[in-house]
Amino acid sequence: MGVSIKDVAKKAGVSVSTVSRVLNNGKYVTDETSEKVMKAVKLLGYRPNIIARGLRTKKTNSVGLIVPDITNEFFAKLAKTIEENLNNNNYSLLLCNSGENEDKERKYIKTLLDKFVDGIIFISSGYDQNMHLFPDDLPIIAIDRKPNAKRVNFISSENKKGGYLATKHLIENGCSKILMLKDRKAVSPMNARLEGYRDALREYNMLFDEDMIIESEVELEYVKEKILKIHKRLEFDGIFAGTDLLAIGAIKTLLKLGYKIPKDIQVIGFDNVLTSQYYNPGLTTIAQRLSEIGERSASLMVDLIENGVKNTESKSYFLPVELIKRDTTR
Amino acid sequence: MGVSIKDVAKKAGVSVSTVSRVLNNGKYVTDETSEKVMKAVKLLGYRPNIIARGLRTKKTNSVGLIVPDITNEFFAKLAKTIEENLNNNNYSLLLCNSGENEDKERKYIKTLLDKFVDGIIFISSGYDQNMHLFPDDLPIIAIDRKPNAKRVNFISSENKKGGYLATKHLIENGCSKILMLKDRKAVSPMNARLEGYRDALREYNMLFDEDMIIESEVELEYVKEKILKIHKRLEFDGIFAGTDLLAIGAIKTLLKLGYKIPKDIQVIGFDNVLTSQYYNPGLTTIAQRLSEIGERSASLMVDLIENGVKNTESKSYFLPVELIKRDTTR
DNA sequence: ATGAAAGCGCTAACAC
DNA sequence: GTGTTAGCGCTTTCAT
Repeated sequence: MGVSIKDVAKKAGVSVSTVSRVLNNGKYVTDETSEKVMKAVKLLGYRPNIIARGLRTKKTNSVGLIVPDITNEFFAKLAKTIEENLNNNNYSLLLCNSGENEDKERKYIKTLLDKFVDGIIFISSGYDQNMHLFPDDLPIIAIDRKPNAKRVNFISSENKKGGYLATKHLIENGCSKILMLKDRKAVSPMNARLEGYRDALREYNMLFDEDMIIESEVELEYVKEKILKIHKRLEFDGIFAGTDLLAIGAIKTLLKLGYKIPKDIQVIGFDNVLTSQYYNPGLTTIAQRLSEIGERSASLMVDLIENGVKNTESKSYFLPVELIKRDTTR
Repeated sequence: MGVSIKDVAKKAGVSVSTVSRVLNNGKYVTDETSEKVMKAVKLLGYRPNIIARGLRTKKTNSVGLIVPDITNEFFAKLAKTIEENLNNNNYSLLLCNSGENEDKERKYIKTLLDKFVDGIIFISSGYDQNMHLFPDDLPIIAIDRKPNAKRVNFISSENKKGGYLATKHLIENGCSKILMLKDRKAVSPMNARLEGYRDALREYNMLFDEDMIIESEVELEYVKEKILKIHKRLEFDGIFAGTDLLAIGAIKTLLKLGYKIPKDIQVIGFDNVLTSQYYNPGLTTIAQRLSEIGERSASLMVDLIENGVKNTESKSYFLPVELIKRDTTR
């Protein structure tokens, strides 16, 4: 291979341990020898072998990120900031796309452990089955979807408040029959949003009607079908969609049916994806502070790795959400 | 740490080298001893230490992926299929987000080399400055943006043909003054699309007019401004946008100006991003076979790693594109 | 077919 | 302050 620490030692006329010292902390070394060493390093173009170092130190300077679907704009943005921030702290990111599949998820966790990552940032596919795979002494951070099973650090948005704000917005704009459109997944953020919806109804003394909660796949066709059915059976003048894509699917269908938006029906989404901005009409929505979630996750991870993990005192953070008013509400 | 090969050897009553043999190829070992070893492995829950193995073998079973922006749906889809396919072949993916930044790109390449990845899949930020950093004996695959500087394996779509198909489609639908809207980047796929545009004009004996080539940032606001200016100065009845987002920005503005689409002006995009499907009206566009590009890249990479690299005979693949007709063309 | 032993490149006691 | 040395856990000659 290339040049090793031995070569540097020889060139500098010192021992390997001295070289190692210089490179790692620089403590207990004269400035003089230190200089000699650095000169040799530069001269030979020496770069430490990270693998060998890892074998000794049990540290790889890499962290694993497990996402359900990197194609989902939400997770992509998260991945991006996490990667950036980790990288600034000299950590690499191993990306794992679980595809919302528990078996794959399990396999990935094992692979990451085999690779001796220094920590794992975990966006669960929604179930807790795999939580027990994480060793107690490995830094773990869960994002977005809270696992129940085990105590882990958890970072997310104020989803409940988001649902509340969205619903309140509709109510204050005159809606009295509000549909809540949710996806099929039994996953914590969506449930929190639903709770927020109920909270708002309660606050305004409107009664909660189970029938107004509509479940659908996120696919355009599914939403379309759902709305087609619903609009015959139910009367409504507002929709709170748990996801922008759900909202847009609904709007697309509603427009075709001849409804005016926001005149006849007002719609609000969740997530503020790019499409919600580009869409026609622009979608009113609840935005999460994704880059903050990402930053916070990365810095917490670095902290856990470098300043010790105390799984006994795991933390939860809930970052603020914000209503973005566009053209689908009055 | 955990259980090592020594423990297994002891448990099975054989030497470590025998255990190693059993685990790696199984050659030169009796079925009997092999069985003993496997039993011990299972009993102890032994998992080989990949780091230690890597130190010896110089193989890490990981490949680096450098993308300009994982937030871009195009790259995200690519990353997803690449990751999936690599994973099926027992390789992990190190994700690097270069942010279209050459310095970061360089830093990432160095980091990946330091980490001894077995190969690098590279979506360049458009410049060739960093190509020389790749060692000659490391498997390299460039995707989407072709580097000139050096001979590397290259996988992409038939961008030129895409531009041709798009323009031809407009022409055959009656357009006679076609704007080409492109981004600011001096990057190969966009230029190929432009070439295709010229080819189509030539074929139909329409003259190419430099003024009809409009450059803009991809941001909604920029596009809007551009279109606002253009529409006073120029007459046009068709737009070929080099990117869906560019197309949608244009449409949004045109609609506000009172034009009917596709009646007054027809528009076609490129990439078939999700938004183009959700958008209102649905955007006619040219689709690339992203998953095929991803698959091909991954399998080529595995092939290069496992069956030897011959950088002397690097390959180029250009995958087919397809016109998807929606509502912005007649 | 199996074992002993060297060594991948590094860090960290431990001596001095 | 600096050098010597023993490993980290594995693969791979080289004997036998």
